[in-house]
Amino acid sequence: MLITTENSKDRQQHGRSGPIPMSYGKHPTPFGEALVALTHLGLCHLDFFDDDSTTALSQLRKNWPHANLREDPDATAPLIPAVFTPHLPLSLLQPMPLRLHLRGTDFQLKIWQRLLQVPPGNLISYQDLALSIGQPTAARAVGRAVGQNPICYLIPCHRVVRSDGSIGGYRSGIARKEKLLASEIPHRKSGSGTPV
DNA sequence: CTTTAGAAACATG
DNA sequence: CATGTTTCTAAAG
Repeated sequence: MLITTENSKDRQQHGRSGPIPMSYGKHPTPFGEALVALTHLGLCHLDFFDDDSTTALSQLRKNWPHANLREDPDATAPLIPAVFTPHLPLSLLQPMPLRLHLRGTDFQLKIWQRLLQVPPGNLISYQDLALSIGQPTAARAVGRAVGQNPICYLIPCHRVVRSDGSIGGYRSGIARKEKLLASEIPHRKSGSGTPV
């Protein structure tokens, strides 16, 4: 998967090259409605919402202050199957490979990309995530960065839990986090016996 | 309008 | 209560 990243330095370099064209749309997913946004460089935003999309929309504007937003569900619709059914034959889903366009600080980008390596059914703690990027004392900072994940589900922030085994937080509702995790249970390798 | 400094906020341990 | 990073606010330049 090709990922284009944009950190604060790039932002400076790029300077004011004018507003970035961006299409967005609201679409149903297996886990509720989602707001999805796309630039010419790829999928840049995916966020669940419940009844009202206004909060989700303002979050999108906040993440991309100088984007020129235009509602265009036809442009974003194909992304839904691409994201939520990644195991189906590619030919049915993707004329082009799924690309991501991520914007964040270096730290955030590091966390998000590390998160992409956590497979379905797998869990990792905020602490271990911190360890895995070589910053053993940054667990809380990690929590913060994880919470700002711009592409829900695809970047599986729902697979991050507390060290003590409790579920931890989730931006769009603990209930949704539980639902997401439950849907992945079949993927887990469970030994034949006595879990508990 | 841009920069700076300091405080406050956090999906933790 | 310490932790690291980001965001918010106020004040200058």
